[in-house]
Amino acid sequence: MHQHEAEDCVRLVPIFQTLSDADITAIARLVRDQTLKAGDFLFTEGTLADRLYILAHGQAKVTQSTAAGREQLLRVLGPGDFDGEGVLFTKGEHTTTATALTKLSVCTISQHDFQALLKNTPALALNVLNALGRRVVALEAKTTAQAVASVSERLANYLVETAGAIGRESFDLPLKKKDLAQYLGTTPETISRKLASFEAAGLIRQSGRQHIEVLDEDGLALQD
Amino acid sequence: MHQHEAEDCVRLVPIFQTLSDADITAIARLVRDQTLKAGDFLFTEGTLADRLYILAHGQAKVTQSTAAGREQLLRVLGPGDFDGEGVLFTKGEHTTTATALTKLSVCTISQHDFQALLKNTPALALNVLNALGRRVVALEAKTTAQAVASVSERLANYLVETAGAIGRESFDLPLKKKDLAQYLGTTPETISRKLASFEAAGLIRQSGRQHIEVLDEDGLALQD
DNA sequence: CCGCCAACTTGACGCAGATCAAGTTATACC
DNA sequence: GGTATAACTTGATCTGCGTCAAGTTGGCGG
Repeated sequence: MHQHEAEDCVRLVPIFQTLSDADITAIARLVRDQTLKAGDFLFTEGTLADRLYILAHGQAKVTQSTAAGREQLLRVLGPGDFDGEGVLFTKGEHTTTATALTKLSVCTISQHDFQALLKNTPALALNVLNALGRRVVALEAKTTAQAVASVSERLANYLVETAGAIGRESFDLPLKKKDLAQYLGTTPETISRKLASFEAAGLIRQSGRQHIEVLDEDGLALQD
Repeated sequence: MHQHEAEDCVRLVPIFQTLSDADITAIARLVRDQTLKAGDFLFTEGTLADRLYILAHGQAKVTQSTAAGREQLLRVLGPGDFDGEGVLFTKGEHTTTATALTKLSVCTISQHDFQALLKNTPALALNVLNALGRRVVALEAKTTAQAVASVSERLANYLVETAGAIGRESFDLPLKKKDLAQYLGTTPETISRKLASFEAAGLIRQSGRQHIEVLDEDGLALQD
């Protein structure tokens, strides 16, 4: 059972996907897996980063906070996503905190084992390089958007992207408004107001707590 | 001469530094180098990313702009820094623009050659992984600061960090105020005002166009 | 060493969005 | 299925900082 979980984990993750069955089985043996409930921490800022975390099922958020105590949500992890690149440097601390948003299962590999894997499996190193490259590009885009776009723009853009990612114009927000606010670098109050004004403008329809229907994608795209 | 430039380049760069002399000489042969003057572009957003850029001498800025035309300065490249990770993915476009801030020399390697190098030199892949990991951590911090800290905080923090990096409390800003404003996600006017108020508060002293002396690092650290 | 011009400074003003406060749901749990 | 409570909404107010405009200054090219 545990072994199954571990293999699931390994097969699920893009960075391992192109590897041979033999490799995958070998990796699965190095993997430790655990289950967490919503609100639990996968890891916290300032603690020793000595394992790589791979999400098998569920969702988690990765946040960072300033001295002042305010928090920024950097990204949301879904099945197959991984984090903990502190592991790639020789010894370091987590600079972020990861919190379970739902009941979830994660697989972890120790720094030592992962480094050995990288050395012995050149294809894996290339896959990780790719994944990190994408992370850099995504983060650069996020930084730029944060700095130069208004909240309306960021929110509208988020809705369009999310609809696109899910593949339907009618969907449930994957995040509570409080988390969404942290993600977009604003407050829940402002999110509420902006969504209300989008609805008033006929761009979207809201129902229930989390349900959104995008009515006019083009209109959203040109929100100031 | 050119060969010398190329070897300089290769030896200068952290990602190549742990490699053998034989490797370095081999790599130097794959490298093309060129000289640019201030204001020239190394590469621009939207063009095909098919080379890796390594800065040998001088400085360059990496920026990204939105549809609205506003620009964000993401980072400043110094000697030994590299960019162009689009190269790591199979074919893609630059998502950023790099502009020379001074007269500078860069070395470049083609995507094809670099991918081959990565495959044949496992140690290199690990070095690149390390460098990218650091980039991710730095970007995450920048994103958080941008979203959560006031301009005063960001500017004060920048001054302290810069003084630290240079190793003296009295130094020249490495950036024009306009560029600094783009880097910190604000405007030159606001920079001017904040610096004036820091000076009035006895935290710093300004002289000439670019010269700053940090008088009270602790005071700066607790700017709201 | 002088004068020109980009880089910067200073002022006045407006507004997006944060904050504080007081309701109003929805949903999860008994 | 009712009810407790966290999640959200709506309103009123305040403020940091962007914008536009009009000087001022430093430093470099001649």
